[in-house]
Amino acid sequence: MDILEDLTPAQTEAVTHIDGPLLVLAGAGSGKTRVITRRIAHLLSRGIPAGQVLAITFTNKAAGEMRERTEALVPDARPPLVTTFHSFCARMLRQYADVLDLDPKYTIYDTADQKAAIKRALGQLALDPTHFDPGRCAEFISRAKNRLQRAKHYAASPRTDFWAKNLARIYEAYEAILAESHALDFDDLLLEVALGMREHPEFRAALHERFRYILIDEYQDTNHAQYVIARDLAGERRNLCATGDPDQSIYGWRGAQLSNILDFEKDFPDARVVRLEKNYRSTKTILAAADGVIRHNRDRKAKGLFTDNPEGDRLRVILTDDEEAEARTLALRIRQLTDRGLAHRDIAVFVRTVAQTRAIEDALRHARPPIPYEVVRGTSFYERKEVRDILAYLEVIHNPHDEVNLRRIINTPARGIGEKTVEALAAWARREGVSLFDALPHAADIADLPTRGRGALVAFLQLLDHLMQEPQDSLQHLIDTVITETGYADSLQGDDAQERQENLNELVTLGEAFDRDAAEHADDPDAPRGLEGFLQTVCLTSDQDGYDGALDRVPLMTLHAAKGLEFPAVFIAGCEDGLLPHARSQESPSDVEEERRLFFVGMTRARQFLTLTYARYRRIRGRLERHTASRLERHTASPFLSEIPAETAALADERTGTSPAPFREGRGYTAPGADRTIRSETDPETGFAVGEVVRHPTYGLGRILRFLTAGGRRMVRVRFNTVGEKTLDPEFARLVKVADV
DNA sequence: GCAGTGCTCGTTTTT
DNA sequence: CGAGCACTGC
Repeated sequence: MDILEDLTPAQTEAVTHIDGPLLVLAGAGSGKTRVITRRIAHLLSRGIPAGQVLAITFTNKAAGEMRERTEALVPDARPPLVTTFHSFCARMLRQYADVLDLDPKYTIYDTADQKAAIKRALGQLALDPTHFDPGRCAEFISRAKNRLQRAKHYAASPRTDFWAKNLARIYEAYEAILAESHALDFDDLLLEVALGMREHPEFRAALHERFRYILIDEYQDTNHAQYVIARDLAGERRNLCATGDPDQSIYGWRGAQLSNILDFEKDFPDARVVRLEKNYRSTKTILAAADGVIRHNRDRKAKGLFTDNPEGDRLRVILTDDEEAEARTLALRIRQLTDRGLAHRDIAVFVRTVAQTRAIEDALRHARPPIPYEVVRGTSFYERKEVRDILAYLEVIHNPHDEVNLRRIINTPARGIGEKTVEALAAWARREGVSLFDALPHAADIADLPTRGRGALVAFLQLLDHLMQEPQDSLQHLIDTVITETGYADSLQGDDAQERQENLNELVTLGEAFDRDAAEHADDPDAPRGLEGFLQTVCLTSDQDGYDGALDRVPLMTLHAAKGLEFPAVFIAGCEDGLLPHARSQESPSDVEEERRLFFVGMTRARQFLTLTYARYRRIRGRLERHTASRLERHTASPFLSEIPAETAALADERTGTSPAPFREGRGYTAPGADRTIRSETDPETGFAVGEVVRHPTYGLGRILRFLTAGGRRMVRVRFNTVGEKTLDPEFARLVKVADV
């Protein structure tokens, strides 16, 4: 097939661009993936060796899809490397481990491992984990790593407040644990590549030699580390093609920097910029409604989205009494659509928070006949305890220095090695300067070890030795052996034993599939294989096969999970103030803008039908609450609803069957261009205002959330960067206002 | 060392 | 309201 067939002039321009920086601003539904895959095909057709092309995406799913589509376009050519940022880095770190002074057998720590390591760091520093929430510490460390600040680095810059100082210590202790464990966390994968390129010219040169054409998808969601990698990988050749849409940046809370895409032209002044503004997905009405909303954002690049698609129906905006009524309405409306011939898989329901799914699930189940549905991205398979336990064994077999996983399995299943025993062993290991694993053979020599524990340790070591002798070429065999020989299978009991056993069987099946895959790609040196390949694949996969629409069920998912998908009919539930935008985002205008983008992403997933629902009352934390912002007494609607152009939507009050009062124009949360603090009335008793930044001598910086009166005293609720929320009496707590930072 | 029972805490989560 | 987790008693 001709690579340039059926392309618009803009698409052709992007596809045929070869050398130099290129920015593709691709509006929702504008055929972005098509452009990227065609461009790769075009590069190859121009004689550029596939090995010189590197395409980076954010999810495995996107990478897989892109790989497939590319291969279909150029069936004979060797496919280029199409992968995620993290997989790419993990691979480079292994391949160039010697240059970078890393153990190529390093273990990748995910967020749960990270938390465990931080808990241990806190223990070593004798800091109270209730005071220093491990999750929050992890967030901080992650932020620092995204900024490419190593622990030393971070500790070196002067810190004034108590929390920042301690965080620096925690970060250092955490890093030490990772180093001893020969482990890298997700952020390290990026940081080590980014800094490795700076610190090791040899590494940089090797990468430049290898990768000469770089494509980065979803560029609006890159964080600083990823930005540096992209930029430095392109190097002096500057063959960097970034694609993305600033209006779909929804991961700012995870460190993504919208500025990376907005400033691309500053970084590369000679960049070619191509705008894909023709939408192939939605009706004119849906597009107009979505555009009406997103144009209220200030931090963006204006776009002129258009479509040749038909006008289509107006959006339906439905007000119900409470979340149960809302859910019943959803069920009813879904049924109406299926009666009109739509398949269940064609109809999606989006929510802002996972907690919202419960009521909806109930209603779909209780509909007569029930409506088949599927919650996309429920608890991931890999987060199940039993699965993690077995994987921990595999990690230790692969890298016995890995202390977090070793501690996880040392007494799982229970074999009489309690905390006392482990701590005595760890203390000895520390004194001798060896790893916990290397201390195991000395169990017999350690005096202060409980006698009972001593024998158990010897047996445990024998077990590990035995497992390490097992052949590692068949994962099916290895996983199966671990499950049985450790006694794990036998230890399962209770009402969930069967379910757990099934999950373990599933894990064996996964191993089998992996073996098959490896055999199929036996001739590809880059294909993952063996225990190492398996572990890496598993670590960097959260929900590989998450949602593929294979089953005819209504997908139910968060707005975040909806990105990149499209459906003939879309419902967005819970369009209420406080939920969308979420209450927690309402302190800062830029967070509200991100919420608006989230809403925009949801709206633009719809091809033909878009329905938005909201409720007067909603059970929140078990309490029935009315979502009222005092400024909007008339109803609880999301301010974003009032941004939808009136002519594109039909409003209905489900209870009365009448149309509720139309949303007042201009009463949204942020008027176009407005950059004001929301709800900034000063509290007369305390002199503080919601949203103000304050400093506390112990807790550091925080933001005023609200005021309350307790025990006759006027208190302030403050959210601190480090410790989370606290209620304080400003009379006693020495809170100082600081300039907004 | 382990199983039960209170207690807390509750946005989103590509890797 | 309900999940997850720390703490307590056996």
